Amino acid sequence: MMLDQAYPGLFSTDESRRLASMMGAEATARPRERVVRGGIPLTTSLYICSGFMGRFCCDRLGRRQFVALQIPGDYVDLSAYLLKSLDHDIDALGPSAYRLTPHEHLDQLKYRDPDIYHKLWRISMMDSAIHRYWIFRVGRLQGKARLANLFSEMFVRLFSRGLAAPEGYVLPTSQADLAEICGVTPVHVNRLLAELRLDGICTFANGRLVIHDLPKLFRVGEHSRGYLCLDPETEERIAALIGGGGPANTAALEPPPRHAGLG
Amino acid sequence: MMLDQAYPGLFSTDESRRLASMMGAEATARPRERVVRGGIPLTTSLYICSGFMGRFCCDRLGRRQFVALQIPGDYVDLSAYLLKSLDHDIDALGPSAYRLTPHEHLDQLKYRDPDIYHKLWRISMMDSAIHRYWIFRVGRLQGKARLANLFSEMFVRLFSRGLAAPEGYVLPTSQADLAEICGVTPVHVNRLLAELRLDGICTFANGRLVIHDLPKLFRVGEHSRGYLCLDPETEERIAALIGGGGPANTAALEPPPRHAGLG
DNA sequence: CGCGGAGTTGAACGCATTCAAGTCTTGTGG
DNA sequence: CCACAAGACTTGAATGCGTTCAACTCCGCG
Repeated sequence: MMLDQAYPGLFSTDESRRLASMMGAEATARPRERVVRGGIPLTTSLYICSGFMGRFCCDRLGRRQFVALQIPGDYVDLSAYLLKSLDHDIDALGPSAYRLTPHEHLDQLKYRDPDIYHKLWRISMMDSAIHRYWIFRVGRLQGKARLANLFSEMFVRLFSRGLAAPEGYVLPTSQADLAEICGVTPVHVNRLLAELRLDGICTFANGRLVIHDLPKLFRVGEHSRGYLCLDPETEERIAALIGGGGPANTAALEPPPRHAGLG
Repeated sequence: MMLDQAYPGLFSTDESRRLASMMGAEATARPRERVVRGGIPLTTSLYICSGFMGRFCCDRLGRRQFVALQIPGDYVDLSAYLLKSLDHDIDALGPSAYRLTPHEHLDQLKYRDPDIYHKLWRISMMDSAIHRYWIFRVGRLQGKARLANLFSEMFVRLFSRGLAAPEGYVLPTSQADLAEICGVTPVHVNRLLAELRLDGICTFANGRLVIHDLPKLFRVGEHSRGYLCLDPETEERIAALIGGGGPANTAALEPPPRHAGLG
């Protein structure tokens, strides 16, 4: 997958080619392979050609918390270009292929092609928006909604790259991975998945989500896709698919008014 | 507060002045005032001169989940420059002062001063790292650790700007705000604060945290400050203060090995 | 004085965890 | 080809952390 395909309406074919020409040869990772280790100086940034990767932190007992799920077409660790190392690790989920861009090439863009540079900043901000929404998900939603919300997000992100159909999509995670993404225990994920199945919403098995009722999935997950920055065409196609499944934008949801405050 | 002060070692005095010259006049916000509304086209980005602000999303019942806490010296919504609107709202917590930078001025930097442009991208990535850590906090830590972890983070961030002492610092939030930050109920925050107090760790009251045992605070909060990108001098001062209170970097914590995986 | 928000405390409930035992599938070696 | 091991998944039962509902105190302010 090239960048113009991954971000329709953002990169031109020419820009996409230029960026691709800066990347090294395609490398592959096996399932569960550590792709980037945190805390180590980095001189390259990683672009996912195919496959899925997960970014995670660990608590003091070594239990993982995923902080991002990256899909084909994602520029995964642009933050490494800016911060020179990562504060977390990156693992491949299923078999993956990726290409590395040396930071010195990105530095050249800074002077020679400020507009592409700007767009790279932009996609890093799109990732940032996804991070924020993940905080909301694990902070405010409870079990079933968390899973449904995650499945909703992944549907939108994958669909916009032609990697999901209204009937379902491939998500190469185990139930234990889903638990580490949603901040619950594997046992509980198992029960929640059973509930979603019995509710006639979706069935997750063998690294594949089968969707039975897309609007209901979005409703139960309380998902608003505003943060995903869809191009207008994709936005329209998705709105048509999920109908009244969820508001396009969280901003529609107002917090209850409060008075006073701490002086 | 100017940018060279807020990010020691990053911006030169000259760069800081240039950025300040691009900002509009200082405006003020009262406690609980909405400063930026999500979903609306924006043409400026906000820099906090003094005071605290919170960024939050709402669930369908209008309950808030904070996704960031911004302190004096933060360039709050650079993401608005890239994405042209926010997916969330921003409220002042206590009384605040801020200045707005028109996006067209940032656009000029893109061509005329790529290095400053790069540094703005960098600080937006530092925010992104904080977002990731917040996912970890609400996803993996339980009540008491969540609060302690938050207090630890705020200590480091404020201390690095001269706004916190080892004895404590001002944090103009109510217990209800802390609840919306940590993803728990206000009642529970109250009980957790009591526990932290009885443990001899810290006392939070009247928008002020009094720290009784800084190393213990970091230990109980399982806080690793690696993600905060401290300049070497600050890093050293903080390391001296908290001693064995917590690892500098999460990368030291390894996930348990797993085999196989989903093909 | 009385109102309202913030904070405090108690008791009952419930979602999610934990521990445990089991099934199913897959890959490996005899 | 079958036996076995290992991991993923499933299910039950007990526990507990955090929620919910409720009542009450404290304090600043009009």
